[in-house]
Amino acid sequence: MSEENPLRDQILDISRHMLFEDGYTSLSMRKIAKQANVSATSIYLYFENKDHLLHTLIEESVEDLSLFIESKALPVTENIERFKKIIESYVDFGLQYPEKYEIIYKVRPESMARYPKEKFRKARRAYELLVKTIEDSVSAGDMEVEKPLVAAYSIWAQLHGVVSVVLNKRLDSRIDQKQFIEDSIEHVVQGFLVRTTVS
Amino acid sequence: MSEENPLRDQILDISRHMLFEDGYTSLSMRKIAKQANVSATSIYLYFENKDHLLHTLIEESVEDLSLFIESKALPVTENIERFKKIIESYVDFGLQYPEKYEIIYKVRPESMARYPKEKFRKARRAYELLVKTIEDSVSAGDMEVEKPLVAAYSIWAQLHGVVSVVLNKRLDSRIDQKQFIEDSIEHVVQGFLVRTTVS
Amino acid sequence: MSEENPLRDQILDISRHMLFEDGYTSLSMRKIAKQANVSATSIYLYFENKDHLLHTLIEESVEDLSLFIESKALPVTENIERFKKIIESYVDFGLQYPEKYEIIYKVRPESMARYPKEKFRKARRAYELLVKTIEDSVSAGDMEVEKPLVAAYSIWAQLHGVVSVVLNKRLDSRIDQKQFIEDSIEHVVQGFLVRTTVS
Amino acid sequence: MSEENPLRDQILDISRHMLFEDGYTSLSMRKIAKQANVSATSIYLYFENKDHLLHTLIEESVEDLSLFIESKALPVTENIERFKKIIESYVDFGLQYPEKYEIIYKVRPESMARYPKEKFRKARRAYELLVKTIEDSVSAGDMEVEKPLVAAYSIWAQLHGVVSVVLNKRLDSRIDQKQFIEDSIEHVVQGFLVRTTVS
DNA sequence: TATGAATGAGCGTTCATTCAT
DNA sequence: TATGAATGAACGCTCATTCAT
Repeated sequence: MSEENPLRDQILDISRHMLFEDGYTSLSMRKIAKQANVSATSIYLYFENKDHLLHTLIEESVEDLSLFIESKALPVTENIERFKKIIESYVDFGLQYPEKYEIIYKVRPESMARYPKEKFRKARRAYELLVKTIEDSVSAGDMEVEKPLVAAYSIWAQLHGVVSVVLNKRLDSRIDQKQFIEDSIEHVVQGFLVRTTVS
Repeated sequence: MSEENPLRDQILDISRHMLFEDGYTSLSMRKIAKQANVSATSIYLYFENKDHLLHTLIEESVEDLSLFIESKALPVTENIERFKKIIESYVDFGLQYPEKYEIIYKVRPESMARYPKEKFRKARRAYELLVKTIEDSVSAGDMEVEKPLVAAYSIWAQLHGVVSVVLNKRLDSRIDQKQFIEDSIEHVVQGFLVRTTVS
Repeated sequence: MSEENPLRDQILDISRHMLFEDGYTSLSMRKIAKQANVSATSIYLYFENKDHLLHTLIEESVEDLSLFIESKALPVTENIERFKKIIESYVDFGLQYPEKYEIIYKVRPESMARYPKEKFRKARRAYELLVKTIEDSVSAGDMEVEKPLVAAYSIWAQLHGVVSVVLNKRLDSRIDQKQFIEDSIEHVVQGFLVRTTVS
Repeated sequence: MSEENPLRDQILDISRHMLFEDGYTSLSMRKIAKQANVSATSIYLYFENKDHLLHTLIEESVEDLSLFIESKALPVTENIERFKKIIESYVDFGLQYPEKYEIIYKVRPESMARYPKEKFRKARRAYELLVKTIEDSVSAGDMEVEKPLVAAYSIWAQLHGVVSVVLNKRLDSRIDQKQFIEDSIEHVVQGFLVRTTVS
């Protein structure tokens, strides 16, 4: 996967940054090449075409997201704590690596229609971890959730909404960002621990 | 506002659809024209330029979303019920009018920089209703929320995440869409009613 | 020639002004129409097409130039004085009616290739007056010029160069415009009166 | 400056010719490309945009005019002779290289507004030589001119008028071109040598 | 491994003009 | 006398990509 080539990596870095800064529309092979101080042709030595470049970017971001969450959550063995850690680290990743985070969701659908479906499977590693953690919690009697699959996806979606709002700077100017994030996480988590807490 | 011109409306419809299907990047005046079976020049008889066309689309969608939510939620007078209705109708709008819903969020960075700021105010009408409803609920002792502003925004964000996942067809194939939506709404709502329920 | 129609005249005025201010390239039927507060189509009621409009403009300017010079020079009966008057009034016309003056020379060659040759004849009326005046002066022994035709044309050309420099604002900033004009006229005239003066 | 590229040179040649034949308005990147039998895109490999192409053309013409006059006039050391030589070579350049000559004056208002001011300085080299020559002549007592600056500019303007008439083929058909030029030069020169001649 | 030269397709936009009313 | 609707052609320019070296 990592072919250990400096120019290749530089192209990916530049592309990722340009994508984040100026959006998909302004991303062009020429501009990437210019910023990398190489000819546009050179990019084709490492990436078959623009689509492949983008797909590599997505793949890489998805992998990093999974690794990040795993590195934070796997060490935690207690069920509820791991559950919280996954949620927390998902948001953290989005805020710490906005360029990578955005790629996962932003590029669509102009080029994603051509993104090989099987790659999506891999993207689910972190999600599967969340599912498993919920299931474990339920098995251990730490949580009451009827459909872990659905719950996990719902959490995923809600977190994505929260992170997106922040990254897109759509937050109401009267709202403190840090508080918004904390409250939102709290809210998402609370929605699941409720009955447990009550009992 | 509605100048009652069939071609103008057709252009808006086609644009909205193309935007939804292929994304902002592949939206072109020429393609719109071709699909409307008119010359590209004709579009300029109804819209000053591409930006104006897009802004018209956004404005229209934003207005429709507000109207939709208001028409569903305003008739409901009980606080908590109205609160639920707003949430429910927001999601409903997204699912019933996906093309309009997506425009509100999708067009952004490229052309939105030029979208007149004052128009954004109008976009907040539904959001302000949510804030007010939460405040009313708190005043009436129906809900315990410290920061209604933050809460409303957080709900907004989470709902957007949920709707997005569905519209982008990113839902796990093992998950039933209807259930996902119901559970998600339930979850978002529940996160707020918790303490009330408990008491 | 003058069909006495106010809109027709307004179109000519606007065109003349736009031509002068922004050059031929920016002259468009649309813009003329917009400034006249009529539809673009309306222009075609008075002018067959853009070329005809331009040709009308040229014709009119040429006519005005002739009339202007004649009105100034014909009353003067003394040969040399009339000679000077023609020269002087040519320059005066250029400075007083720059918009009309420029049209005569500026529009070329993009649309002039299609300007009917016979119209050029009429343009020569003032020039023919100059030729005749020189010939009269020579006959009367007031001037010594071998080829009045050539002389007249040469004067014409030189004066045009002088007027052009001023109208195009190409004058060296260190040079006073009024002095430049006076000296230039003096110079052109002097070149012909020389031998007379000497004798 | 001369990067020795055949296509680049061909583009310049074609542009220069088209500019001369059809005027600035009808000069288009596409037409140039078509005539050079290359794609329009190719032009952009050698010129950043249309303005740059035009500016290159102007620069080149201005430089050539200066070089031409200098090469003819500098070898001549006697003041009056050099004075005549400058005038003569200016006209000669216009007649020998009409395409280059016209560019200097024709391109103007549309694109010249964006022509870098400092480049104009260089354009004055030949004019400054004329000024200096007049000054030298006056110092040496060979000529009586009160304002060399004004005189030089006036000569410049008159010569331009003469050359323009010829190049624009506006010459009266009854007039022999060669004689027109000779007489005009004679006339311009004579206007200045007058008092000298008389004394 | 890298490039320079070249291209066809497409973009948003403006234009002069036509036609039915 | 006047217009609104419509168009085909053209414009400057950018793009992803190819090919020979």
